[in-house]
Amino acid sequence: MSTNPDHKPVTIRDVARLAGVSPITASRALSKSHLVKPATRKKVEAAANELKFIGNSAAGSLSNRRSNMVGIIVPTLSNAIFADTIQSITSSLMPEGFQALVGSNEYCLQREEDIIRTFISHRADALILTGHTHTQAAEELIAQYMIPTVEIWNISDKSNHICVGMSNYQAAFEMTSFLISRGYKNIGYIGGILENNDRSQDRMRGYREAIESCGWSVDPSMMRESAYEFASGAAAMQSLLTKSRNLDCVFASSDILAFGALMECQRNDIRIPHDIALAGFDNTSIGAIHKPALTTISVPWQRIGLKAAEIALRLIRGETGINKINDLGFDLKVRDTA
Amino acid sequence: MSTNPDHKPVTIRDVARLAGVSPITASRALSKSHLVKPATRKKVEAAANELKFIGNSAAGSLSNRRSNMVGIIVPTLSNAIFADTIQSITSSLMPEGFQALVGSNEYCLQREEDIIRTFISHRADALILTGHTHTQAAEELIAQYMIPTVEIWNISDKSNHICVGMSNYQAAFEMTSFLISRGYKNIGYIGGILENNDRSQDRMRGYREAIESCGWSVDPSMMRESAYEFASGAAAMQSLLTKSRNLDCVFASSDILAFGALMECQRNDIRIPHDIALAGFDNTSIGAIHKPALTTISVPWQRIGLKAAEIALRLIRGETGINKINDLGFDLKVRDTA
DNA sequence: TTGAAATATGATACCGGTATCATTGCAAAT
DNA sequence: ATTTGCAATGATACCGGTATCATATTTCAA
Repeated sequence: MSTNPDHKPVTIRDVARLAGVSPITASRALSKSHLVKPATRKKVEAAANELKFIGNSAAGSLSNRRSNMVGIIVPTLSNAIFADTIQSITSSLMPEGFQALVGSNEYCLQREEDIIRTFISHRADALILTGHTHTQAAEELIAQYMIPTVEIWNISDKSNHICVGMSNYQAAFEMTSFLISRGYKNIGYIGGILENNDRSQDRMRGYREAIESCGWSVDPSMMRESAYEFASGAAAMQSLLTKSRNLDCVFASSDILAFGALMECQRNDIRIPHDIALAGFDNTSIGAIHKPALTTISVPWQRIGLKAAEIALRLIRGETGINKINDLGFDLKVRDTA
Repeated sequence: MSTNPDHKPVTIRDVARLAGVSPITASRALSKSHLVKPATRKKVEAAANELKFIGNSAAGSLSNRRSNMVGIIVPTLSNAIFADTIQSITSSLMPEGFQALVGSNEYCLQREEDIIRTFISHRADALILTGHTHTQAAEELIAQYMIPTVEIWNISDKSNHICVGMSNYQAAFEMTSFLISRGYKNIGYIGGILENNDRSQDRMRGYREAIESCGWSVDPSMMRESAYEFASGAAAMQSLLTKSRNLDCVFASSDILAFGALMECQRNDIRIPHDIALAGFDNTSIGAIHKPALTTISVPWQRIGLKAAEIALRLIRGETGINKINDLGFDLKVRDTA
């Protein structure tokens, strides 16, 4: 802990000197080892080991114009699904020698732009962003600095970038259709905040269009917009219960909201699914283990992360012929609550 | 998306040329603006703006030997409390111009060491690690490269580093004592994996010593070690239920495990707290909203993140006189389940 | 008006790697 | 023996900022 002001960190030149070779040879021995004689490589490795040399990647990236970093932006980390995706992205990146830069924009596009600016200042080799909605300035920066960019979570042919995910619209449509097919007539909807959130918007659109495709009309009083928290889901449910007498089913656009709604029902001695059926979205582990188990949409978060990381690396390597839209699908998990 | 091979990113020299000043003046105008005339600063800012200049922080950190990055390692992101802490650390860091490097070691010390090595290669200005347990090599690297390091989550006077957290031992002790004071006689324990995990170890120690301080003896058959998942908590509960006839209370060392245990009880029509009382640890939002609400230990995760970030920044700035142990305390939340 | 101090700007070098091109050494080919 | 060609290594320069020290300009006191 004592700050030694004239401490000099070990450099490649120190390693080279100890190994009795030139700095470039040392550099090559440690990175592009096929260019040096095995004996030389061993000498250099021994020297590096001896000195506990750890290369300065700032110097490296300045020289070879590759930072070996990938920037990832999610709306929030306080949400298992985003955290899981980051986990799967980072663990795909690490064995390839890439470091993840993680940022969360708290559902704010301006903050996303700021984070992108930071990532560019670190010369991230690629970006992985959530969704299609970004500020104009952010898009311009990405274009100007030519950062390969992958969008995760939702798919759309309107996006400028390669995207990896599933159709939130289609999933919500199918879930709603399924609920209708089960005979529910008055299906409420608790959705996430719509502003700047294409996922929420698409899920709501799926709900609406499924209703309409039956020839029914969508009743706005059956719909609630809610922050992404248990408590907000509970509040939305309470509101639905008081305003809609004949409610027989609720589709919540995420398991968190569904769970909040479920708690609210328990509090009011409303039996699920007997009195009111319930469906969620995301397939979180709570929903799966809870009794009654939550009917929901299972989304391959982990595979999305893997695929996004894979594509980011391929873009960095300059590969071409990568599909613009990568639909990884979803699963309708019919369980107890509907 | 079209790769323009001879694209040159904007450099400070471009900005300087456009502003009609030297590169160093431009550099100063953008970072240490008090050293240039306001008029010059405006000219440079206009030029930088015009060109959408974003400085290359690799070059910057190579020169001034500061990366403006802080490395953070948590066991996993698939856990709300760690994700929340990272969130609070990163949002404290960002306004100060620092970028967080996030890594998760999946409860593996060797992987932690690898991540530390990566962080050092990026010349992180400080590290924030979880807990006190690290490999010998990791400690040596931290010492050799003199990286200011903060440990979060647990406090101990045995650690080499500054730590910010609360006493997991004391919290578990108090919870167990509380359960005893409520008249429970056969208190089971479901703890996390102990290996290389000082938090789990300390919590278990708290449980044991509270039992012993009543003159009772600890019954190993009442204790389970469990992975950090709902399902494992449920399995541990099932095992306790079959092996211990007279079980009247269970203390789970995390809310996730408690929740799994609770689900298992519901499955077996065991009423909580009537038949068996239950307590958790962590105060997650599920436990708070669930009915019955979970009795648990509330830990100030967010304040821990804030404080850790604050201390990391002070260490980077070379401040001294920072407390080695920063105990942020905990709260025993008595709710429905015990 | 002069000169000293303070302020503002500039020239140069350097951070620590590696790209690039040059050189050396050596085996195989002529 | 000489040339050719490739493998291995090295010298130099450069990536894009900024530290450092030097120089120019302004300010203000005497």
